[in-house]
Amino acid sequence: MMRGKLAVTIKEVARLAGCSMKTVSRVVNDEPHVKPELRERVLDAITELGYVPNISARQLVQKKSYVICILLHSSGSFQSTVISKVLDLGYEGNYEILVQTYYPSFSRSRDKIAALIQQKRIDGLVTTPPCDSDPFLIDLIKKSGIAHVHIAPLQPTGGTPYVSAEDFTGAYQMTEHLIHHGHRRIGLLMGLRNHRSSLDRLFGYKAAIETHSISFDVKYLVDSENNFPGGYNAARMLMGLPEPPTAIFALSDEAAAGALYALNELKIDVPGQVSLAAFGDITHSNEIWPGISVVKYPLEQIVDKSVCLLIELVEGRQPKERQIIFPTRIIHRGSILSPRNQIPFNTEGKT
Amino acid sequence: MMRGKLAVTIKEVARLAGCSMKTVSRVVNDEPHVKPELRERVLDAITELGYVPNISARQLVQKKSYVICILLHSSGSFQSTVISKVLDLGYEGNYEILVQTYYPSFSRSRDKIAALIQQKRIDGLVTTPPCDSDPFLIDLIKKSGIAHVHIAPLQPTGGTPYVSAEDFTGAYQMTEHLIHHGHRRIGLLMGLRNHRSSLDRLFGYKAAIETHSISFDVKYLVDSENNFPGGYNAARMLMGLPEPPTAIFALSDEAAAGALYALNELKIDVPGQVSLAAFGDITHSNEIWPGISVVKYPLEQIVDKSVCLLIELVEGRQPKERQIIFPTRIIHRGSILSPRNQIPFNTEGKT
DNA sequence: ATTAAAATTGACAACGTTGTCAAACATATT
DNA sequence: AATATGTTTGACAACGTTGTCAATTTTAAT
Repeated sequence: MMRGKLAVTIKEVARLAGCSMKTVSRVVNDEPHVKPELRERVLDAITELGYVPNISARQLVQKKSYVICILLHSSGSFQSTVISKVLDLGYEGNYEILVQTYYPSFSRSRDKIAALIQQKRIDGLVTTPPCDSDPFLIDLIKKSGIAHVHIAPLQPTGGTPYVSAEDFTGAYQMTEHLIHHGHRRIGLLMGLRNHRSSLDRLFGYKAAIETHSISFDVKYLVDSENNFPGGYNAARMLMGLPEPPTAIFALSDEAAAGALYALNELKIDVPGQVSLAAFGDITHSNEIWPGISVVKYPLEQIVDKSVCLLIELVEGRQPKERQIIFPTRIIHRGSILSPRNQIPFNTEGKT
Repeated sequence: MMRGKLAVTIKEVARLAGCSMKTVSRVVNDEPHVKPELRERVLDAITELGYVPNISARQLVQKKSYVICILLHSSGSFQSTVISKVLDLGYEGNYEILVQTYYPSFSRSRDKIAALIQQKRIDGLVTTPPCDSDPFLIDLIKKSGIAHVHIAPLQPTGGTPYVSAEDFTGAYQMTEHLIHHGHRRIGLLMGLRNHRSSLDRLFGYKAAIETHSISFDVKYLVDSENNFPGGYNAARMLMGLPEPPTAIFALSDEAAAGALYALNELKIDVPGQVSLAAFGDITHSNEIWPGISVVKYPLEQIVDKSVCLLIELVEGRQPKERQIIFPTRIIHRGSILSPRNQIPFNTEGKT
């Protein structure tokens, strides 16, 4: 097309600076072995001509794409957080970050990733749950020998580097916190069971319950989805029990938002009548419901670290740590009260 | 590194099939002028060797990256929708889609985009508001001659293709709809004024008001941000007026969600005491608040169309239409009632 | 002053593909 | 049968960069 202006190449810079192409290449790539004086002259020629290196040519000879990929499943608050963090990271370094959805066991999805890898369009990839639950994908990645980092993997990774957080401990501590306030009936809004994190959080809850000699009652465990309607329905269900819980612990903050909405609708005050706690990733949540005490899930740090780790691997360096687990911490915002102070409520007339 | 397996090249395929590299190239690219018999033989050789073309080499000779870029500003429901649509589109065609944030007037942001363009890492880009409000960027794109499509541009684009929606008409119709129900005091939760869409929606509202001889009252126009807290605050403000509106029209559904939350908190029933309408993009909203009547903003179609349009431009075809404006339509969900049926409320004791 | 070592520079090939153009072959037309 | 037309094929040169390795210059060591 009429792209008129033909690109300036390294050859023309070399001619203007009166040196070889290789020397220009050395200057561009900050390699040693160029005398300061000549380097200066080359730099001048570069600015004068407005030279910009052609990445395709570099890719061809170096067999590198300078693109890394992050695989996500569908959309949601988890994914949004990952994406916005990843987009911020896009400013750093020389790598472009390609965001790609991956639906386990969906053939077009598989073909797409296979093509990305085999065509050498990406140098490495980060997988997020539940993408890593697809053995086909894992196998494909392993066979290709491409750099790979897991985020919160479902299964043991067999030596592949991963980044995760202390889900068990976080859930344990929050549950214990509720127990210390005197709660005995604690409803748990459980996420999908094909996430390692969900399972670990459940185990943490159970462990805390049992440590404090409270018998585990399945009635208070609701398998909801990690989203608003999931939490909404689950909370209504829990509050409709003959002996409703005095506290609800939602394993995602979207579910917590749904639960809060349901409680509002039922005219049940938080924390006056029921305490509410959440396990959360989103940062803006405090704008929405200022009061929810939460186990902070360090998702942004996880994404950041996993991308850094991946780039280290891509560049052939030996990362110091290959398995990184970030701590979680509880943020107190006052949605938890002792049940003895809570005002009782009745739910007749509502389902 | 130990990437062992050296890639299969077109040369080896040619040798196995007993033909020239060029013929293999023709087969791979579905070009004509290859006899069926030979084509078959080449195809067999390709599968036998597991040949996959090297994109870098193709990029180099064709001076094309097969990557297109979409620029977004920050995050939010608009951006989430765009991203998830774009990720779905990633399955189609031969192009990879690079999502990039762009903060107008932020120098690192500018450098990044300039590098992407000059290094020929992208073949074209789609801009979303308010990215296109940065004259530097527009100038950069124009000078580079790279393919470009606007989404909902703030300014006239001077011939550059764009895709948008009938914001004016949508707002006009919804406002008229409210007026036909008998509303005279209609609160408007206005978005940021550096979006073309926000302005057009405001104009549509005003036009409808004036057409029906209602005098425009600035009291009922609240400059809120297009998000949950913005809508929350704005709604509380409106309902605190001496003569509160009988209907609220939120120009984004996040603001509408915030407004609804505020109304719930104030124990004001929707639509019993106040009608609520929204201008919206998100599709899942009906799960959250089944009842909000909404002007559907066809964002997914817009994104889809703009990417298709961009690819047409990149490939040098002449698109039939270069300015595309999608219609909006009203979805009735029952959050609107005539004010004469509305139960009055009082707000003392609350701010 | 001489030699050894190190730093600097450049010529040239390679990377894997596609574009160009001419050669070889097949078919249709006179 | 001879010519014109069209279809199929391949040789070879790009594309713009970096890696290799040898040539040259400079510096250090004797």
